[in-house]
Amino acid sequence: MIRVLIADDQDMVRAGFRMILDATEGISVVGEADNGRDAVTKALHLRPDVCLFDIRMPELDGIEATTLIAGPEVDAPLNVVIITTFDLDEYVYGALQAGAIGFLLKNAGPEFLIAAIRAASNGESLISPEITTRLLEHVVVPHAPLELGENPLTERETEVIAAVARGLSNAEVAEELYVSVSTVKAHVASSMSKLHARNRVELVIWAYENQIAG
Amino acid sequence: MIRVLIADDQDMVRAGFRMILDATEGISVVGEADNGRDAVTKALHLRPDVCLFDIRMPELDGIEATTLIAGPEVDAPLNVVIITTFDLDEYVYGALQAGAIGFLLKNAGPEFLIAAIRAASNGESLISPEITTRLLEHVVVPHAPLELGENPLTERETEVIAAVARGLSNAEVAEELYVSVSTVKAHVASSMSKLHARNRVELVIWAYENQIAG
DNA sequence: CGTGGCATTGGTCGTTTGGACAGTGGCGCA
DNA sequence: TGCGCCACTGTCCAAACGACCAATGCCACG
Repeated sequence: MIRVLIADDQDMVRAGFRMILDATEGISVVGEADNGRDAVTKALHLRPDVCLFDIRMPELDGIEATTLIAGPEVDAPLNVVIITTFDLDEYVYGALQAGAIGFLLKNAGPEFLIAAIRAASNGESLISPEITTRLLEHVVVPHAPLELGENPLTERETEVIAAVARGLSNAEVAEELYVSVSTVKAHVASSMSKLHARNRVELVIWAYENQIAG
Repeated sequence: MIRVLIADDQDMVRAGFRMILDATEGISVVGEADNGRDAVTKALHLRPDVCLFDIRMPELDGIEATTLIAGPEVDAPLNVVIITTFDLDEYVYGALQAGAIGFLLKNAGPEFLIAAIRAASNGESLISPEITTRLLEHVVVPHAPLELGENPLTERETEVIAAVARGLSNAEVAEELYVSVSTVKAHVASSMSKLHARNRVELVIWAYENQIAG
């Protein structure tokens, strides 16, 4: 049985969610909150399998509340699904950075709500398709970069340097691009040579000043 | 009515998908292919609203086929949903780069299949939760922990980080500020701790984004 | 006067980096 | 067909980095 905590400042909305979830096999609502502070308190006390938080709430908004119970500083993070009416990029990015595992728009049907909660209880992420589309644009490598002041690097080198400029270690870059650490080192070394950079920080500076990063 | 093309080298699997989809209101299967080359031909000819491709296929695999009808070079890309048994990172990343809009594992229930096809027909992305979780780690984690705004560093630390952000090594910073290398390392370490930076590159990023450098 | 924050210095130790060299395979171009 | 560029992989090794621990002196604040 998946135990869910609902937090939303509107009584009707909470009632609707509870209705849907309690009617679903394998899911039960174990608590409700109508503001962020109460949501955090109840979450820490009840330790539900999944927290369903609205973004717009008094006291603390859903994202701040999420940070407190699922953020990077937290020891035993809870699974939080954020649900909101508004499809704003800041919300999405903020929620994910705060540690949310799911992100739903309220206009997604109840099947999505249920699927997202089931996924979240397994530590998996279901995100509304409208939003996923935009997120993917950030994932997939932006090809055809801009040529300000002529970029002497090859396409692959540019990709590697962009990753380096995000603060990743060689090992992390290797993992992200599915190549060996040796390859990453080769690209980094070749880039340093071409750009007359003495260390990776100078590469990052170059990346920032040539819009590869920043 | 959403028109779907199915491509999978196993007859039974194709039949199963057709069964599910044809039984669904608003969706009809307009074609089938049992290899990648045929899939591409039929896709270009039929121009379905959504293409449902397996990855493992003879002639051309699903990812190569996707590149040909939805890749970055293509004029009027089609919506492709990739479906596979194997949850491999290379597949996911490759498929998305190839231009796929959705990515499903075959063990996701039929509701997911239908939802993914509906989403794809609107140009939106539904991705299996197992996969989304890992994708998010690649996308969102990077500079989540960096504290933005308000400079929590002491005056001296700020000086050191500014020098670091100019590409100087610890030894060079030490020379420039007339202190020992140990001191520089101490300041750097303390700054990293305060800003939750994992290495000096993340310090440089922070410096750039907070006008200490740039 | 004690406490705490800051700047400074020292050393050890394991990890990461960067340099040098060597080799594979693919692709385009002469 | 051969040459060169690119992507990729590897090894060896030295230098740099970053974590951890320990210590001193200064100064402000209660």
